[in-house]
Amino acid sequence: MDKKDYQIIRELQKDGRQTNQELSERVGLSPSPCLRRVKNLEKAGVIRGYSAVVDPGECGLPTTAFVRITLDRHTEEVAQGFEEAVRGIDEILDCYVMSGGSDYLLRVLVADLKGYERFVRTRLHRIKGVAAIDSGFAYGTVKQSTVFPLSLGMDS
Amino acid sequence: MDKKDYQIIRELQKDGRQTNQELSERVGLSPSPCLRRVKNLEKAGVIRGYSAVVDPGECGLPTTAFVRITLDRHTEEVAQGFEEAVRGIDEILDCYVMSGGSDYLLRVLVADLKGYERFVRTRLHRIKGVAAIDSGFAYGTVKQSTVFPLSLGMDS
DNA sequence: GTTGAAATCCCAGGTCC
DNA sequence: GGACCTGGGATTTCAAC
Repeated sequence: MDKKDYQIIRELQKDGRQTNQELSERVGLSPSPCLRRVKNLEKAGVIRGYSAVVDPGECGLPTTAFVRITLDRHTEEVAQGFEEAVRGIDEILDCYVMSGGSDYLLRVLVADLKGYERFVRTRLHRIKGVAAIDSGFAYGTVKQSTVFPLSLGMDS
Repeated sequence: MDKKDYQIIRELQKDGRQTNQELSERVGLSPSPCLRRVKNLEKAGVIRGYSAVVDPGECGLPTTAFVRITLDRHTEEVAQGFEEAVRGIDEILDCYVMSGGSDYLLRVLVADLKGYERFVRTRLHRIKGVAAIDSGFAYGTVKQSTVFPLSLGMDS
């Protein structure tokens, strides 16, 4: 992982569909070694995949909810059951294990408040061990970046 | 935006680099109309772009912080200044306008707690109008999905 | 006007230097 | 890391419904 790798990552985060030729020019390599680096980054799991960046509102899902979850007991059994359930719920885009007050933070995408209510009733409340749910809604988005703050100043 | 469009979006969220040929087979179209639909979705802004999905930890940024921001005054001037500043700070990946207790929610990516402290000191505190900062740290990730919960059961 | 098909151009991926 | 080569996909054009 030297400076060139970070440059490649940055460029592919900005445009994951650019051709290897374009990419190689931008990072100052010839196509072959550039492609080799990309493949290595993919195999190493640094690049996990590629995805289309889609506007949720245009797809009928304009409402983002952030949900803080507290479990009633902190046993392995409860935690694993919760996490397994979370992975199976499509409305939950992200789930983080948090420090501090609550145990988990969920990012949930729904059509509207009614959809969120339905999500809570038919999904969250059916999970065993959920003690508290604290919801916050996003009215809008100021920024949504796919590019990491990688320090490109130094190499190695 | 019919059922086929949603299928295309779903497939391109799962793999944004698949060939138009693969995509057309998966959604049950021939390549030409499939490509036209993709281009239309791009022009309409439904598909905003394509990005590599990268593991933050592998890039030396294993720490995700969620920061709740409250502004001291709720004037247009303060809000616009804050939002403009946010857009220029690379460590802030996402910024949502929130309802309820706090005004904004930031998703911040840093190397460690020291990096976060530096971020707060040299970035957040230099923004005018920030009254309160409430930070929460993510220890780990249970789920991180790029696929929206699109209802593919109906068309139109 | 929208869909399927063919031809050309250009890129990806492998191999060797 | 760079250069060549080949198979395959993207893109444009054209025909058909």
